Amino acid sequence: MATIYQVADLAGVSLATVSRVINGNVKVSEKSRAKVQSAMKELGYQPNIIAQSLASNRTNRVGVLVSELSGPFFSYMLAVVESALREEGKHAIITAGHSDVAKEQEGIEFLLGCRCDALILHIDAVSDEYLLKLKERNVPFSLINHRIDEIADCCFTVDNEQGGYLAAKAVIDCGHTRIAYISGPEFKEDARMRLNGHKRALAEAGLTFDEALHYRGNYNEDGGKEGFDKLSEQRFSALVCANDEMATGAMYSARKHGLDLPHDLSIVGYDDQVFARYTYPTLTTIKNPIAEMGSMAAKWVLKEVYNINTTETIHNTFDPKLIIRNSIEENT
Amino acid sequence: MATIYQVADLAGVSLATVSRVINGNVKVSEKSRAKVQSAMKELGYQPNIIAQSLASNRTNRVGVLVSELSGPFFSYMLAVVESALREEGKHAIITAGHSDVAKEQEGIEFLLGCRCDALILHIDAVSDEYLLKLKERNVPFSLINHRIDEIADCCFTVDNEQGGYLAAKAVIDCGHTRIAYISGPEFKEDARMRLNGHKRALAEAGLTFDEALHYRGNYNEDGGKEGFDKLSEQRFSALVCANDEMATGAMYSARKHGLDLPHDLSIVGYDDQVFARYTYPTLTTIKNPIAEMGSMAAKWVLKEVYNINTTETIHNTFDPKLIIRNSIEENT
DNA sequence: AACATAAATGAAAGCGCTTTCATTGTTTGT
DNA sequence: ACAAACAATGAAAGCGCTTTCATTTATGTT
Repeated sequence: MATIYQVADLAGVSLATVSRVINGNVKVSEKSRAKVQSAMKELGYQPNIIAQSLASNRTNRVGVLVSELSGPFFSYMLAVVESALREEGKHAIITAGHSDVAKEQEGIEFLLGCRCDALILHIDAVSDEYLLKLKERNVPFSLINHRIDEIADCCFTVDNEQGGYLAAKAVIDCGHTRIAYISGPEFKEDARMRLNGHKRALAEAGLTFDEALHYRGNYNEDGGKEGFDKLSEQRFSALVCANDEMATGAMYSARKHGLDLPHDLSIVGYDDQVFARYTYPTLTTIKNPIAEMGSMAAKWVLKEVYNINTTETIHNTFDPKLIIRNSIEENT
Repeated sequence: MATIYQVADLAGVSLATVSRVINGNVKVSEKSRAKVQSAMKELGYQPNIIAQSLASNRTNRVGVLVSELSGPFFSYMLAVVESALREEGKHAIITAGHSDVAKEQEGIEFLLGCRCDALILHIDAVSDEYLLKLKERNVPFSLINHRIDEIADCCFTVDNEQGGYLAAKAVIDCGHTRIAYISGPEFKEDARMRLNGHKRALAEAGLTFDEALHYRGNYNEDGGKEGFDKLSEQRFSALVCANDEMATGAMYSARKHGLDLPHDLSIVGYDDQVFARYTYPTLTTIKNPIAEMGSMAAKWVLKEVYNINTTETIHNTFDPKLIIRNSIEENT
């Protein structure tokens, strides 16, 4: 593997000049540039990015932490982030936080240990104080799905309250009045917000939120199953679930109870996971603009850390969108 | 950030000794070790891995290329690979190949440019010659889902032929004799193998493979829809699809044609994607041991490149497994 | 043509480590 | 008690680059 010395030799210039050509940020005469470039080509020279990193104190690595590497939600975001970074020659180092305080912190320290220039974090468990301290340590990072007021400019969130509102509104608009709700775990911010939005939609329609029609789920399929089983003692014509997994679980139980879907029961999910298009009936749900958020988080890093400007302006809040499929029907 | 010099100073030893303590591969007296360790702790010292990489010519990076970052299949594999690597302090750098020759090669060159010590590749398009040349360039890599005889020891594959066989066998065992097949794109090795296995199962059961009952799909949902539409002119009681997406597409069309699933038509998929548990009826399918393959590919790298031995023995071929759900029924 | 100024270049230090090789200190055998 | 053998250590070179600062070369002005 050729080094910069050999290039300098062959081109008949000093290393400094070669380095300038490589980095292109300082003026070099046309003549020198041409000599260097042809020498580089002749030797098949490729800069050693490790040496570059050491000398420049810049690794061009961006650490990405998500809750889980698997699962459609995060993998899609990863895909977007990675390609945005790669486009600018940055490398994504990824790891998972598993929604656990210790593991998330460990993951962050791991990425820091990798000497990442910046981080892109999708955290569930770590405290705001920890993150604020991280900022104070001068670690640049952007935050997906969580907002901290003190550092709002690097937080990219979706309006979960609005999403919850839209989901409830979808069945309200179909004339449903007895609406059950299966919520997500309360320690998750998004779960709380979705529930708030749900309540707002009910209130707006003059409906009261009935705790008897509320089941606290766990975001998993079995939570949906159990939720429906519990709720089935009550009477309701529509069921809103705080995510798609629970919605499919509820569908499963509903069918077991002999209900004809969607005729006997309208169901709404949340997240628009891939499988929402494959359930029967296909699932009406709320879509998060994951791609946009991931891409924006990456752009923030590119801009703030690497001074790479895009034409696009950075914005921090994203709107969820209702995706209407066949799992809801007019109330008869 | 403390450097090795400061540690050496504080501990009253030379850098060489500190370095030896860090790496632990050379004898250091207990006394020195203790002094160094307490100095490291006092300073909160963390080795600069970039400098380590430069000096040792070892980056502890492993490049991972998969077809797509998104999608359940690959993301699950990524998760397994990443955690196996991280456990040994290696960093996964990931990128996508998008099933395209140029992009796959570009991805590989990108990872090489990152000075990865080794690669883990899940390729679709790149030629065997290219990969063999890569081996000759002394780039250590392991290959998932593709076998090249010359370098079989680093190839980790699942027996797709056997999987195709199992899928067909599942409906044959239910007494079906008129069995349609929607295959994957022929340029994909796994698609060809699955079809071969399908034919073997038919032959074994004394059934002839009827081209009129064969549709060449594209591994996408719409391929399944179109496939069923085309095939519906024929008479058959079971339909085997070369992947789950096409199976759900076919289900959709079948229902449109007024069929009652699974009573009127048994359907089998392939891959056991997450959504297979969510379709209605839930999908009988073939599960690939993705996790095992990913983990084994990572272990191979760990062993061959980093001399980290596991108790586990390396094996290269993995068996698919039939997952029986509700989409197939006895032929009546 | 002579000077002032600006542009281009090179020498050399430094980034934070690993590793070789020579040296010192410590055992062991006789 | 002394040489031989070995274990532990340190000095210093080197990994391949970036970047500062001093120097050289080119350009413009009178």
